[in-house]
Amino acid sequence: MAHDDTSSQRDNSSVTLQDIAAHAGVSRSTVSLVLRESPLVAEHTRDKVRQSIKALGYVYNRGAAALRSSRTSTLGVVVYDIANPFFGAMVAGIDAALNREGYVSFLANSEDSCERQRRFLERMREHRVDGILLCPAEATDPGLIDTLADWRMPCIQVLRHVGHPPFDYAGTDFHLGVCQAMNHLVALGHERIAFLGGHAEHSATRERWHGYRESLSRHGLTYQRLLRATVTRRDGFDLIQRLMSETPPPSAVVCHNDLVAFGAILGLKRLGLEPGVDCAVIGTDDVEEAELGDPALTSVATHPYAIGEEAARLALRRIANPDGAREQVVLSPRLRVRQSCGAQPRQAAFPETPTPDRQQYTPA
Amino acid sequence: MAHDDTSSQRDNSSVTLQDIAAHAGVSRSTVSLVLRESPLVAEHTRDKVRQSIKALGYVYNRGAAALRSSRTSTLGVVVYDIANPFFGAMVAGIDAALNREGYVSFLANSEDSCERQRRFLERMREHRVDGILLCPAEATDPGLIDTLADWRMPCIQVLRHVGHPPFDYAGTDFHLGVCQAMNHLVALGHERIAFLGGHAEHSATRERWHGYRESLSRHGLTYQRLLRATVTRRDGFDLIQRLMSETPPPSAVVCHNDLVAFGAILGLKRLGLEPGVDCAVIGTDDVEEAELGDPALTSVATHPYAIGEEAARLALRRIANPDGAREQVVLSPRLRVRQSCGAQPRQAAFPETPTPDRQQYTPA
DNA sequence: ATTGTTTTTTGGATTGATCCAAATCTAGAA
DNA sequence: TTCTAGATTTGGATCAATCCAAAAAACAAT
Repeated sequence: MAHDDTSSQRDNSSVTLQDIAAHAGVSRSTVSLVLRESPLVAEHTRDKVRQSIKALGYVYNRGAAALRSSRTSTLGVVVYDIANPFFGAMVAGIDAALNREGYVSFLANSEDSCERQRRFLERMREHRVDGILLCPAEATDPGLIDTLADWRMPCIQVLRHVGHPPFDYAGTDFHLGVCQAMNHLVALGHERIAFLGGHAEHSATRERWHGYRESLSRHGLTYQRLLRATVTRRDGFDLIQRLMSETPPPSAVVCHNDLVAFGAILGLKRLGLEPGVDCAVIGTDDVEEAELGDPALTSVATHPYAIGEEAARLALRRIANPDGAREQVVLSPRLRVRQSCGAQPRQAAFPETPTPDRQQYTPA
Repeated sequence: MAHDDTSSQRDNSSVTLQDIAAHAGVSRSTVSLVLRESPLVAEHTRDKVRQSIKALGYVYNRGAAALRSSRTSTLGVVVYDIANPFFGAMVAGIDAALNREGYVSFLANSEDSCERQRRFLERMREHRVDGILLCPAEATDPGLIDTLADWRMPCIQVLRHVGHPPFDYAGTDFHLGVCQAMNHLVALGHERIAFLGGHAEHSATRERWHGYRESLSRHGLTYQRLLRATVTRRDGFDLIQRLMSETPPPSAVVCHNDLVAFGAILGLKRLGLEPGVDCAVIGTDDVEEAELGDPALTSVATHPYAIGEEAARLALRRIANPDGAREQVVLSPRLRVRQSCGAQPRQAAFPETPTPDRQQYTPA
């Protein structure tokens, strides 16, 4: 039996400030001040109170504190696909940043459903969270952001944004990312480059498409194939097969995310073609699995962990200063060249970099 | 400007039960009963109150309610690696099950650090969560479970368990999973089968190892190689190379999880060997990426989404009935045969099953 | 000893709901 | 009409903290 009663408190944990106060021979208010590390309390008193707190096994009741002070030290986080490794990393970043400040977060998975998203946001309001990190579901009504503002609820949009500026936002420069991929392919001599995936419903897609079109015209390329679609592996698999049967077929494709790229690679193999040789493939996100494929996937690293950290920090800033100027934190992505774009020889080697996406990014 | 004042409430959201009561011409208590859908209230009164609630734009204050009722409709969830796709899926399952019951969850990532785990659990106690879903960090002191019991905090262990029965637990039958993999390999004619990865610090590893050893003796195999290690891709990569240089080398390996298996496949390629032909590889978890590899990874599916759902449901049951008999929900895993074990021809095809791990499991 | 500052401490009000025992209002029976 | 059982409704106490203005204590200067 592994535990013994180190602290000698009674059975139930209903020890309150009042009890501590009585035990230490001071008032409720003084104990409260000690708990909040107020400098008003004399050293000597502080010690006495601390001892009583320990002796009685007191547990701070944040609910009660929140009721009076209307600060819950709590945040709501909404993502649209927590099962996607990208969001796993992002949530880890959020968690790390919040943890440092004593905050905790509610997490919900909207599955890109506006209805689920709305329900969760309402629940968060009832829980009086101090703020919300929102990766808006596709087709989110731009008015939602105004509604949150009406609620006086600090809201940081992440990765995608809807509504009109100014709003708080943390994300990555998708436009730049696509340009990096395009530049690389052009430098390798490609002239027929297609873009796979995305709806037009949100900023993250528009930015990518804009980068694609702009790159085409900057390099004077006339071949243009932009295939709209959802962004699953299945889509990549189907789209690439359709595309390769056209005349002429593309010599390279840039994909909305790594999932689409994985699907595209599989599709090429199905056709008996060699990815990176018969058609170059570049993904977006650089999820950990990218380096494991065969061929390893060239991808635009979007640093989810860092985005999570930045978003959380921005939220804390906004909570501390609700009426401050809105901020947009846009990180710069970075192209990670591997085999699937044909630039490197195919050889199975374990990648050198330990955890590439934690530190290597540049705020724009 | 997308929003207009549909509901005509004033600027600030400090509408309380008192205000509703005044507006509807009833008492605070009655309004409270209406909000909680009590059958005590007359139909006619209920309608009147509902109208006032809508008219004034009232927002329920769960914090205040929790203070009096000591029910927060809130759960704490601790995982040790949220960036792992397995946990992404599991969290999605938890979220879905809780959402149906109006619960929300705090999520924290212990990163397998007992210190972080402890801090989070204490914070959850301060927030008065109704219960906790805990995937214990490695080397968690078994006394922790007793401590939580002292706190009278319902705690469901997930995936791993520490301490002595009885305790609440939701997970998968790792022992059976390894046996399935071993049986399959033996049926294919393998006689030299190694096991890669795992520490002895927790149940999930012990169960796997037990399955490995038991299978060996049941099939009368004398070759035995069980390599302890952490469970990253890097480990799989290193271990397989060490193993293949022995005389004789194994003809097949079963891996602690899919990450180790991915590493092993990469390691074999590095040696110029063909996974599935020169050495069969089987993973555990069947993460979505398993089917994408080349060769596609044969893996023991452990149904993370389903485990998450079951764990959450068990938690809700325990909260409703704190002194009921402890339960252990153990799902049966299922071997998904692909190319890496050499049983199927290598051919790139998009897998048929849409989302294999949501429904196909059997409670043991 | 008196006064004026500065440092600590304090009790009462407040936050917004729920709980509970008692009050009030039905409708049917005597 | 009166009584009573059952259905509704209610006000005061309570949950456990924070806020705030004012009191008390400590200290320095006159």
